[in-house]
Amino acid sequence: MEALADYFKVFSEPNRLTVLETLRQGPLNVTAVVEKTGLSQALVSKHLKLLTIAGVVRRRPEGSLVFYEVIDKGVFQLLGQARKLMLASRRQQLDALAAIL
Amino acid sequence: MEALADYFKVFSEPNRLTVLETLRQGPLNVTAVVEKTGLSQALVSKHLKLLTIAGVVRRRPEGSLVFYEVIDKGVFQLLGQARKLMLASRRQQLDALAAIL
DNA sequence: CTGTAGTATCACGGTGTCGTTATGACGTTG
DNA sequence: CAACGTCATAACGACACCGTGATACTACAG
Repeated sequence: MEALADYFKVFSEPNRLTVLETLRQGPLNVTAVVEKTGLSQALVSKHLKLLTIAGVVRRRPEGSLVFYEVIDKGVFQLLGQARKLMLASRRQQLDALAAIL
Repeated sequence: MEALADYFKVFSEPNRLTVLETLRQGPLNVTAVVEKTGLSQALVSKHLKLLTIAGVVRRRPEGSLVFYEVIDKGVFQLLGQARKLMLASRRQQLDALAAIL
């Protein structure tokens, strides 16, 4: 239970999700992620480290560059399912509100 | 992206997950959840409020009691998938470690 | 060896959230 | 109405995390 919560926490930060989305189409080095996201280099580095520790992403140094890539693309399925549930919840909420009014 | 992160944040707290699990088998009133979880009443109330706002759970007053129930049991599927991915990540990590040693 | 680009880390201030301890609000019962 | 059980909220301290700016580290080029 504890560990599961920690796993969810990995995806509970907007900038971290942005970084992750960036890696959806393939490996990128840090600078590339920085440019694609507009986030600061230090911040991107931090989030990538977290994603690595969480086992979501793999770190692969290549020369003086460091590439990161998503290990199991199933995570995007998780994101998709969460998004779906979230939208359903919203509809629910509106329906409940409508039932009152 | 912002909103999705917030949605994940709902499940990123151990005690909140515990409360949610409690409601897996059906509606319960607050006191029942308190007894099942061993958490303080105030804390349970807080978490239930959050889950309600998130649209995960529905609040239904009945006499002097207040019952809560999971709206869309699909959330448990989300939890399951997350748990699965998490375990896979761990295996990955161990494999990577083994490759080094 | 020196410089430089790419990446990681440190220290810090700011903010948010957790859990607790009251206390308040509401409905029921006698 | 008075007392009680149930639930919600306020106020507070503790702690964790985020983002930034500065600085270290590393590999390669010249």
